[in-house]
Amino acid sequence: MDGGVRVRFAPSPTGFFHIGSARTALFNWLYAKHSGGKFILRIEDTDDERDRSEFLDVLMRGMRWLGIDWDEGPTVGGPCAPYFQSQRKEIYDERVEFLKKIGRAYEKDGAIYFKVSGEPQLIRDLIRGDVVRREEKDFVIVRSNGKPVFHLVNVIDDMLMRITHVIRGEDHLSNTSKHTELFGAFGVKPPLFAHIPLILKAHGPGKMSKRDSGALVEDYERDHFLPEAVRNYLCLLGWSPKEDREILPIGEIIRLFDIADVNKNNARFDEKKMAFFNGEYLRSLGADEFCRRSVEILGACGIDVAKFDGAYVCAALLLCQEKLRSLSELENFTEYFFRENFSRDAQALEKLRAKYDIGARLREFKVSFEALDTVDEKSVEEALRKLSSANGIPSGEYIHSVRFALSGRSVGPGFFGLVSVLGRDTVLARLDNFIGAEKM
RNA sequence: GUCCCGUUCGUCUAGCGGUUAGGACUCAGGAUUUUCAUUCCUGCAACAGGGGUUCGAUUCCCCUACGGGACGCCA
Repeated sequence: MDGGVRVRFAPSPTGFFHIGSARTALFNWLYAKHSGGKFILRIEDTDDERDRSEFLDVLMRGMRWLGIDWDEGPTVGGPCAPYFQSQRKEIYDERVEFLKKIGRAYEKDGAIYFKVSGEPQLIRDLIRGDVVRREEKDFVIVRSNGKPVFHLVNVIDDMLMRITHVIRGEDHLSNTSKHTELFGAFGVKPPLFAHIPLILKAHGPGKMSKRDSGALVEDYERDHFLPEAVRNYLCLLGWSPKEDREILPIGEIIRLFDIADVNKNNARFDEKKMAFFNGEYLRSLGADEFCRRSVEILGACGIDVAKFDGAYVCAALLLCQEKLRSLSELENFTEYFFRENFSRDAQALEKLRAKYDIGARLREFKVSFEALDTVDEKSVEEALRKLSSANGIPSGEYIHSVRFALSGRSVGPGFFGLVSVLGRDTVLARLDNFIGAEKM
């Protein structure tokens, strides 16, 4: 605690990691990184009706997935431990006693109330400017069951953890006058505030809720989004690097980010643009990195690529990289490289049959393919072009017919690459297989 | 109802008194391609309304409308 910037993300573990919370965490993290300060994770588990320990895992997993690490908090500790409010009861009790002693707290109906000063509160907000609000009613700080309330613990912890900037959702702006009252009663200057705009649902009224599609961080992980892409998109909801830039590495974002530049108005979440970002990141992934992530995902789909030659696996995957819009398509896009009983698109086959004599094209292709010494991309293409002009049949007719026999699909990676990666034996076997089945 | 915050293409945004109001996503058309995807062109599309201030307002002020949020012994 050296006088530098100290920010915190203080979620209540609910079992979901909402995309809006993630962005709040992200903005705090960015600001800490930008200013060389500390980012603290504090768990506000004061509501025991809702809080469960396993819910914490969802939260921490989501944060780690997005690459948002914390300097102090659960699992890493820190000078202000404990970082769970459920473990700080003595601290709160002591402060409540203090408030009672100075005449700012009193009991009523078994609960403890804070006595407001009634003076207008000045909220210094880096995003909204100065906001003035007045609290008129005393409010509960300790419930009749002895549990402290959010407003109280929030302020005490921010004070004790020497938080310099409170960056949180705008839904808290109206509460902030309660908090400044409390800071005042403790004789402490409130931190600077920064109330960031809310994320509204894509369609219809109100803010995004956990039931809206695309609202949960864990859904993106499940659907194999690239976390860098999600993070980059989130940065742009309420903030802009300007100069018409959108996709930029996190280091650059950290350098450019400043909390005072955050927009005032709410943003609507756009899944289409999110998907676009994901595609951009996917295509720009280096070969090694792309293969590494792909192998992992395929493994989860029950495709163990370890039994194949490493070069083959990589070649097959890379063939598909430029075609993928999302890694969630990976299994369907690549399975025929790794499974003999790959699925076949019956509808696509019907369409091809209606246009082409598939059997004849396959037999003709097979003859010329068998005559090939090598099956690299170039020689396959040459052979096919020759075949096409010799028989006066468009090359597409061969390509589409053979593609289906080899992959069970009408779309996929470049045809010549596909043939050369699968290799002579597999190509021949699948051609025979298909021709045989057609005869029956 | 009371209080607080906001308002540039459908969406995310740039703009901070004088601009043909820029970019991105989406959508539409075209080029390339064996398919799909990519890539590349082109196009559609915005300053909520009304008053001020000013030589001049998208930019500053006020009002209205609309949107959002808060008004719990939830956080």
